[in-house]
Amino acid sequence: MENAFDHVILNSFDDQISSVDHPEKRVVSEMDFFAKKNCDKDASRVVLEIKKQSEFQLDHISLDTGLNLLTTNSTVDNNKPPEVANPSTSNYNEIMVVKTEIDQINTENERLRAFLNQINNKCYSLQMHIVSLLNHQQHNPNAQNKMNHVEKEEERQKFLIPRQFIEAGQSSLMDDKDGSNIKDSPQEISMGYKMQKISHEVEHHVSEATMKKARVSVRARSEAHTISDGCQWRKYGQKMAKGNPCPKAYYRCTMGVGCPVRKQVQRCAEDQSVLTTTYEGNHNHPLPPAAMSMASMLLSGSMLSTDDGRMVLPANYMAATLSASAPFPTITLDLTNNSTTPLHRPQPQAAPQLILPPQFQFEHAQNLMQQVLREQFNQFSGVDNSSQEMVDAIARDPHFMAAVASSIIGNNYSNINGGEDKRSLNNYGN
DNA sequence: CGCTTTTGACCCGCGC
DNA sequence: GCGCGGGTCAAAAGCG
Repeated sequence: MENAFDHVILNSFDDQISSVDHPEKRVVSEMDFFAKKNCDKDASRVVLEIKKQSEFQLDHISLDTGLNLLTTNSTVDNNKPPEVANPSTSNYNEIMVVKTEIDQINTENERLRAFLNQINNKCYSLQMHIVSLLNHQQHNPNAQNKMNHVEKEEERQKFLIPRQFIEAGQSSLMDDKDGSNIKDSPQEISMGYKMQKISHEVEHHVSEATMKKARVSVRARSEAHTISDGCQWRKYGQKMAKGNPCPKAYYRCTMGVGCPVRKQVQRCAEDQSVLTTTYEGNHNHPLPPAAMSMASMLLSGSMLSTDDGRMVLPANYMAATLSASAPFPTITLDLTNNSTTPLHRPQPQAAPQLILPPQFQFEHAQNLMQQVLREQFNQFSGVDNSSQEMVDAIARDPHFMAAVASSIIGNNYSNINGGEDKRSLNNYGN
């Protein structure tokens, strides 16, 4: 598996090296998410470039040095630093510095992997804890009746959100096709297998219908018909919805044979520049890098691209509203920067919804995530300050949050280089 | 020719 | 039971 950390770090290396060699050529202002790079190739290319440049510089240096040594009349000032006397030495030093940095970051990368593995284990414990709590609730209905409706919903959400985090962590570590992300010991592999097995068991304990029907709704300003999310979709229907002059379009994912994911796209009746896209279901195939990037951007509040190639700026404002209304709990991400436009409320006729307070915005989702990670550590083991900092760093990482988003958008996002353009073999995939 | 889009028909759940 | 509305199907048309 190529994890998000690798992707970031490798691209950063590429940028660093390019800017070292050609500082005028490339200004690194943002991550190029949609560039179709193969990360493994990138890594190899970076290493090869360094190697090539180092060898070239070394040859060059040794040649010069030889000439200097043989020149008896040479007036080389031995007190001068070599990099002043020879500019190529300066380049060589820079390359060596970059190389050292790469080594350091690689080490750090390995450490993070190991730490993620630890978190994975903690998640397993948490899952078991959730299962036991759920069982406890089932066997103690009286205790549950004491809670009012809102409290019940809040309680349910407490389970729902961590579970999505758990799933993200689980799959990002375990859906590793080639096992390249973690150098698993046999014990770790065994543990991973057990966790995967138990994860499936948990699926049966947690309300199946609720999870399958979980939806993610994204509101963004766009003049295009649909926002480009990296997946391939086939339109299978269009209907005029009541109370909205704009038709609602229905799309089905065509990236995998029989992929159950569907999306609905509709313009907002109040503000037709706002496009509401609602995703439902889990992908049964690896997501392409662009879809991963989309997931990342959704949670990092970055840009969205429309299908006409333009970019939409959702501004820095981003509100996440979590509706727990049965039977379709929906997370609505509002990227419109328009507080006057009412959020789209799915299933308006459904039971009273749990609308989280306005302060439940993206950063609070991150805080929640940090809290979940901390609680795991505090509950199941001691945690020192350095680990605590690392927990915070991970929870703040937009790419880790991308993994969380992918747990909503798709199950298997581990193969970041996957997602070959497979056209559906039949028209309807049913 | 194969895939996508269009669009009317059909299905199904819900409220009355 | 009936009507309504949301969602899906599938034949036909469109498109590259």
